[in-house]
Amino acid sequence: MNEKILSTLNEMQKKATLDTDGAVLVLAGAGSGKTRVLTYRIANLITNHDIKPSNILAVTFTNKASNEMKERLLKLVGESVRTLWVGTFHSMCVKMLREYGEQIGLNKKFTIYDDYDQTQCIKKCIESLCLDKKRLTPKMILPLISKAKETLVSPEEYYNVFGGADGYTIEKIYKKYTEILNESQALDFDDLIFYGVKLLKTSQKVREHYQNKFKYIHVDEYQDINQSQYSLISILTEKHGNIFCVGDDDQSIYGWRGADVSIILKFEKDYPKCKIYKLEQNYRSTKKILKAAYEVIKHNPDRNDKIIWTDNQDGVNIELINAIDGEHEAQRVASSISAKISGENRTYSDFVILYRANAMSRSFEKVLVQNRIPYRIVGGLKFYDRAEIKDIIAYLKLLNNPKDNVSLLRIINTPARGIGDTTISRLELFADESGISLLEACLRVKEIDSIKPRSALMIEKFVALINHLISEIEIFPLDQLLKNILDYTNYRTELENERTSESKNRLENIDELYNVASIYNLENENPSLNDFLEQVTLSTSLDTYSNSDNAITLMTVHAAKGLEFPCVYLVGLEEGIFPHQRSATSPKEIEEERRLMYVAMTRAEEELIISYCDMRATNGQYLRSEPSSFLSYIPKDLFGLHVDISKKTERKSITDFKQSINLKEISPNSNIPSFKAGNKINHKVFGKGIVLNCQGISESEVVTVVFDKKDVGIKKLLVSAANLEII
DNA sequence: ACGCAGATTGAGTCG
DNA sequence: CAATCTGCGT
Repeated sequence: MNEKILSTLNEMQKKATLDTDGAVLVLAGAGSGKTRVLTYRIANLITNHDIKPSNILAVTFTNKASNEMKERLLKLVGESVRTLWVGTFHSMCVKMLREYGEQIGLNKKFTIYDDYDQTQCIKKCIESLCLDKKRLTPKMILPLISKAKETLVSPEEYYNVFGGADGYTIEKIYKKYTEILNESQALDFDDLIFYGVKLLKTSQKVREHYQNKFKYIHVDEYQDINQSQYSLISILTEKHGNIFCVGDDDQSIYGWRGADVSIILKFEKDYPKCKIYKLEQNYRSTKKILKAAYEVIKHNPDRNDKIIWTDNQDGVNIELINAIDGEHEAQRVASSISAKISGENRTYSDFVILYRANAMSRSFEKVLVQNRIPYRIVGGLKFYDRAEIKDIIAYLKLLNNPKDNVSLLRIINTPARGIGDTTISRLELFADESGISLLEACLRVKEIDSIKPRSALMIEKFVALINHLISEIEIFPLDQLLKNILDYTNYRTELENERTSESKNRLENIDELYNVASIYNLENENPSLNDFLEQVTLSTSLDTYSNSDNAITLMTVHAAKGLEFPCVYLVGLEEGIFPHQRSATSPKEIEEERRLMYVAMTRAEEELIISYCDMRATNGQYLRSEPSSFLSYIPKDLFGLHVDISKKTERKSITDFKQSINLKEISPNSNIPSFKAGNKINHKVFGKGIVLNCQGISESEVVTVVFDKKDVGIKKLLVSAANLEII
């Protein structure tokens, strides 16, 4: 940390970096170099102020961000940073709980339950409480329990705090759910923070230990913090009061996960002597991109206006692509990318395709494969969510924690070994009555009279298998253990016998998991099964993402936060998609969508291309779609157009806007005689509609039409018979 | 116990 | 459209 580094910073960045004591808040606009400030500040503490790395804590929201910070710090201050705590809230809490969790009655080797495990548990709760499973689904209950945990509300307090028509029922489920997790020695993601706070609140010894240890605390993305995370940080800061937070309220996009923007906004109240620095110079984007993004965000009514500016060039215009449907959109995006690669001397890794929801990746993936354009998808159908991977992981989880009932249920009959539903429910009943885990119940299967000898034998064989594998944990390295699981259970053989492309793919995934395990074994000094599982559940595919491969990146806007790309394709800009339908209920959520839009646009360094369709297939039906209302906030001259689009443009004038752009409609097949895709038509029975596709000529000409009336939907019509009129 | 087929229902974003 | 569920037949 020397003059040379400091000289690369602007005045504000320098001030923030060198401010070492007390509470500091850095309000940093998109692309203003906040991560640099954060890392330099830590480096400065260590090299110039003699602070031990072990006295520093840095919390981020993603593993990716923390890895990046670790790497940067390693370069700046060297090996000593290994003792510095850099991590996500979740990983940090796991660390504390593994160390001192016994103080609040947790087992050291607790299992972490992911979404799937949670869903299984809730189903169980609903069943055992004999509730209406049509009305109460895991999908609706889990967010409620999440919310309770995020706000540190215990099961006993649920009804008192939240009330609600179903409040009492939810409380019962929440209680039962907690019971099941306790029995399985498992914590869900929210529990990690919940119990982390509980630990610090309950044990004075532990609290003081960490308060003394963490003399300097840093929080990245402070705007995304929720109540429980806030409590955690507040407790840790109490003693020294040295807290350094970085954030941007315009980029708060995790409200749905309990993030509370008001926390960043009340920082001054929490720490009256705090200092606030604003970073307003953007180093990332062109003037045009920044201007467009600003015009969108500035219409958020609850926002501290701040000026963001840049010395960068004006740059090129923002491009707009209008497509007929999702497939066409993907084609046009792909050809646009190809054109830029050959014409503008770009490489694949310069591009990212951003979408609102993971499901949208499919159409792009398909077209990119067809055009042999290399790509990588970040997130989406996660590796660890695939059935075969989950199966193998479930075996590992059960071996690690024999009380893990969810994992046991998953694999007790996978592959099929003759243990059916009836046998399983008898086992569960016995386990419940005796207050033991399912595996213990299996062990004592002879005592369960209702289970027939034939089934009992199968269970005994299963128990023997699991026990044998457990005995191997200490003997074999992880990768060998994995191999043994696949061998002893015939899991691999069963797949090999299937000989379908599906099973081939699954085998490949299993090999991939095997590689992950081998690499883990090599890279860790004391590898353990417990630690491996922890890494697997806490990591996402986002973490392994690197833009070193020469490939296009596809991801959600959420996943793109903190990243930047020369060319950004922002796709699916339609009402109901972006902003998302489910956010339409409240203005608050719409504003979060707006911030999301802002985040998306500010990922772009040089070029921003926005696309939308006239029609989109959802839930198996093809429906008309309107351009996103967000588009109307972007000044038309940034598109290089000469039509005035005021921000208050209504639905109708957006259509005018579209026409004014005069986009060249590319029809998928050009040998169309009387109709072409995109034609608006009228049918005397079905009414108005749009032509999707045309095949054949004259007598055999067939058009596929989507009609405006929902109950009519899509029809294939013989032109010569249908008597269609172009309108 | 298991496999199949028809029916049903449901895709928002993350750790 | 797809994954998952239900119910039936073997």
